[in-house]
Amino acid sequence: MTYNDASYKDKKVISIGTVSELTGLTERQIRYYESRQLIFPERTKTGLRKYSFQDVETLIEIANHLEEGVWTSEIRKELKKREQQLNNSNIRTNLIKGQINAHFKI
Amino acid sequence: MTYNDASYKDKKVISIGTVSELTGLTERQIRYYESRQLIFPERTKTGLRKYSFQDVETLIEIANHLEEGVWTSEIRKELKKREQQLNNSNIRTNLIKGQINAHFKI
DNA sequence: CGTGTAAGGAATTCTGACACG
DNA sequence: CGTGTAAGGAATTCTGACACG
Repeated sequence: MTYNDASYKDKKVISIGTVSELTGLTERQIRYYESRQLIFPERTKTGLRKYSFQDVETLIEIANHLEEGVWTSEIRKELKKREQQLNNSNIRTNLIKGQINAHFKI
Repeated sequence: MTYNDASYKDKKVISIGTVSELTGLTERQIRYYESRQLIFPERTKTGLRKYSFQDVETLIEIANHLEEGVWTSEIRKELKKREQQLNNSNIRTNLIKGQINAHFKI
């Protein structure tokens, strides 16, 4: 195993047209959510935006929240909170993985 | 968990320029290996090629083989063999996963 | 066999703005 | 606030071919 699968999820390689298809959102909407600091695509040297699968999932959640009438400012707060929880959870997950690997050595 | 991570690996969403960066191969080379039946990108309605992370990994292996002087026809045979083995291995892996899940129910 | 390149065209993406509300 | 659109330009990608060997 060269990579762990998580590296695929976070690698920014998808262009906006494909993200639009994957999420059902328009490019206009996707760019707007970036201006509202909800997602953070990378840029190629020439300025083209690149997104990750994680961004795609976040965008789908954003769309769901907006349909419920939640403001982007509120969504931003929740996404930040979630990211914090994720960090904590990963610490524990890695601990568990380490124990499992130590015992099984698959 | 909405998706399992494998779905990211096989989803064809990366355009050829990005694949070129990821692999260090020229677009010419990447298209040529397709003509030799070593990789199978999808196409958008308008004809643009889309690759998966799995394709990227395969391309890197192709490049390594070619450096060793192996012909594309030989590489094709090996890739087919490998795919067959992968199928068998997945059957067993899923069996094991099922057993683990049945006992731990994380 | 595997790869480079110039050629012309088609499809994608970018930004800033006007619009509605 | 969130989204649509027309506008003009820049960057990407495509195919078929000539070239070397």
